[in-house]
Amino acid sequence: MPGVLVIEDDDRIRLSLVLALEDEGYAVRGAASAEEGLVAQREEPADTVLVDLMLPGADGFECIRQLRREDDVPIVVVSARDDTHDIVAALEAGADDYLVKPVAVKELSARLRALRRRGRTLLAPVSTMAFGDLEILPEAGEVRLRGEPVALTRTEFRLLCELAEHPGLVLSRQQLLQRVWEYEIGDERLVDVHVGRLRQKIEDDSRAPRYLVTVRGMGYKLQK
Amino acid sequence: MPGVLVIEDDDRIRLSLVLALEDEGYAVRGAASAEEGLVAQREEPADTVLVDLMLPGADGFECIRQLRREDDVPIVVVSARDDTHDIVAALEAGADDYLVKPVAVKELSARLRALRRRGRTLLAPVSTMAFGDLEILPEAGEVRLRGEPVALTRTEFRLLCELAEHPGLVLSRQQLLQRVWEYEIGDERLVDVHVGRLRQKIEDDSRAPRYLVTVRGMGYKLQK
DNA sequence: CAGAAGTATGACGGTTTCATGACAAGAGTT
DNA sequence: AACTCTTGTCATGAAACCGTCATACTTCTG
Repeated sequence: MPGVLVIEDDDRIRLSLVLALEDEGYAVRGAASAEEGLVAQREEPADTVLVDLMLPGADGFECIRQLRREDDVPIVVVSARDDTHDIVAALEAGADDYLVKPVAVKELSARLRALRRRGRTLLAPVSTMAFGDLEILPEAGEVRLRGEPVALTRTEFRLLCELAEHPGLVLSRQQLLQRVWEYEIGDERLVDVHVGRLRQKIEDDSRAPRYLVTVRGMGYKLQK
Repeated sequence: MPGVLVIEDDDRIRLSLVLALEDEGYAVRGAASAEEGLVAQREEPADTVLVDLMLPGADGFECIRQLRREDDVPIVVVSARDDTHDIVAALEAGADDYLVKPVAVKELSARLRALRRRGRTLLAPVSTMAFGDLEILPEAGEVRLRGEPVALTRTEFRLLCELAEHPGLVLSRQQLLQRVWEYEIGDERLVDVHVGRLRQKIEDDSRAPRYLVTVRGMGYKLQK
């Protein structure tokens, strides 16, 4: 879950930011001062930091520089001052974005997403889905069992991905035929055969499947 | 020199933006429409693009989406409308920042620098890419295997770079044809042939490739 | 408990997908 | 102009894969 740290001294504003961002699905922590914020970030790094510019003690600029020195985390400034001079100074200090209060939560959230996206496209090229000891890397066309690569055929791979995209959900043979084979109609036994082959490769004991489970009369599902 | 592309239909505004940014030390080109901008970016990619939202013909959002589809270049929107709804829509479409006209040139410049910096810190290790004993130096146009230079043809080199830019990711023959050959359509076997030739040069045993791996039914990938 | 329905699995032939060597056309050099 | 290097096309053979079927096994139902 995306983690955000909010550094803001005004209790009311901080609380409202925290609540609003939680509503948007972020895991949020708050800090009431620059020092507190820096410590929090050191101990449990958030992947985005929101900073107010006017903080008691060490001012916001110093806080940004310090964060930047320790970490490469994206920093968004939220400030009441909408003065070009401040904006430039904050960005030069290392901030990635600057918003003027009052901020629209929707905009803030969209800007956080934009920042996160930019980071991700360059940083994390491969997404992973994990089911216990079973890892699935869709873009890499790779599957690993206890870290060891497993050689799957195209159909097996697609079947596994389809199931993995709906963890714990039962998919009927019909659904699988349509999504994996793009058949409108077809022999449902075909699915059985491929499930069987897949089990030989990813299950220790294909008689007692741990991941790829049969739900009699309904279909198959993939579980953790 | 950092290159910026300004897509803006109003001649006066475009010109003033171009001049102002040139003053700040950027190499700037202008485009008066979305279409012109897309073509310009295709032919000679700038490393940041500025887009006006209100363009004649294809609107700005569509332009952003198209840019994003073709390229990973940072996009900054400059618009007269300061409406949360527009801002969110632009960011969702793929923009990285959004500024409301009239823009302070100093702020614009600072934001461009911030964006560029974020790009670079994450993109930096591109200058030399390593896959085990295989080193790729894109700028130098050089490839080394265990320190020894390997002579590659232009096509082989481009193919290798394209794969190397997405380490571990499977690229389909279609994708490779488009990116390396700039063919929209073409015989996919062509890719096989060049992969084969590349393997002869960079693999010890081209029958059991260590780096340039075939993912049957999907494409090829380069792995560590 | 017997039959039915549903599921697992091994075997086999046809098809698809790949790797590779041969070759001719084009580009660039000497 | 002869030469070399590169590139795209084609043909061939080998390997991998897929779908079908028959059979065996399990679970449910009356």
